[in-house]
Amino acid sequence: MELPDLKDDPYLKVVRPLVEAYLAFWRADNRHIRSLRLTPSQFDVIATLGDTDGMTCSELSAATLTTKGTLTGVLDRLEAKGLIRRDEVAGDRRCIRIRLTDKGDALFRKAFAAHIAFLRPYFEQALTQKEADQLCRLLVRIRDSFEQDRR
Amino acid sequence: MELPDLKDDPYLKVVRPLVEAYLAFWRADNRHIRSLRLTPSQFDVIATLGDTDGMTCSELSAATLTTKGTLTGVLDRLEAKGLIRRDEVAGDRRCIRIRLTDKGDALFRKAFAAHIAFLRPYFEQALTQKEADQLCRLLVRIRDSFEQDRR
DNA sequence: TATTGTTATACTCTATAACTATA
DNA sequence: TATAGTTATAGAGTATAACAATA
Repeated sequence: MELPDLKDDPYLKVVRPLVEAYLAFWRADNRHIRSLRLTPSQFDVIATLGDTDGMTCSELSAATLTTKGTLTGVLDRLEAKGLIRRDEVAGDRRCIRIRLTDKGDALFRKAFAAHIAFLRPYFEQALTQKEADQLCRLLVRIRDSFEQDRR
Repeated sequence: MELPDLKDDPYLKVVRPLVEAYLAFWRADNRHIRSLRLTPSQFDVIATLGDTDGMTCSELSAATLTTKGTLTGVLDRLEAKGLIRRDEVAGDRRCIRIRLTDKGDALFRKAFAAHIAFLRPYFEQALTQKEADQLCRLLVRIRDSFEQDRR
């Protein structure tokens, strides 16, 4: 017996296009991340810290959705590469503040600019500006529908 | 100097909603997968093998986008759980055919049904049927724009 | 020679729980 | 007692390259 196909469902037929569009995007993006000699987790930290004054481990852990224990290892590797540093926090000696080093900031900026130049043509070719607006609106609704449930 | 924000770009403002919508979906889906005592990679194999007559390692490797070496380990764990089996292929003794066992097939069916029941409300709440159609159409264009480039 | 799948190697991520040093 | 971050542990995924068996 064959199972019913998701694509025959008036709502769930969205699932496959959503997954495939994201994965197609992600694979391209991932090649770009790897070319910077970073893993996705490491890139996530760099991107999260970019244009901030730094964060504590707890904040970074919440922002990147990784546990503190996992984060320590990721930060160790980024520190070994000279991309982040751990500073003391005045007033609470339990905390540390994670910041991008100059080298880390340079990488962030270079990566961001390259990112834009790299991604733009794919979206430009796929959509009109009006369609891009439409797509944003619908995706945000999907996101909110799932997020709403996380409390 | 602050970098320009992606959300100010008429096309790239799609990136964040796409990522966030997918991740919100994925986190919910992942909780479901973990509740089946499977990892995402293992679930990917089960879902790929579902409703087929089995595949060789090469085929499965291509379909799941993992290298042969990685796949061997994933298959070892699924075999240890009794969810897949490795059969000989008549005519070419280099190949093996990976199939779901009865237990694996039962899990696939149970997971698929639960999947639908679990996901439906989120999409139903977020979109009208017409919007779902629209969204599919636009997502497929994004996908194709990235895929087209992979050759 | 080329292909199929496995093995060996080395690294990274992952969560959990125990631990330390502070507060 | 509670919090911040690290360490210890154990498992899983990942790619690469070398390998044995077969074609």
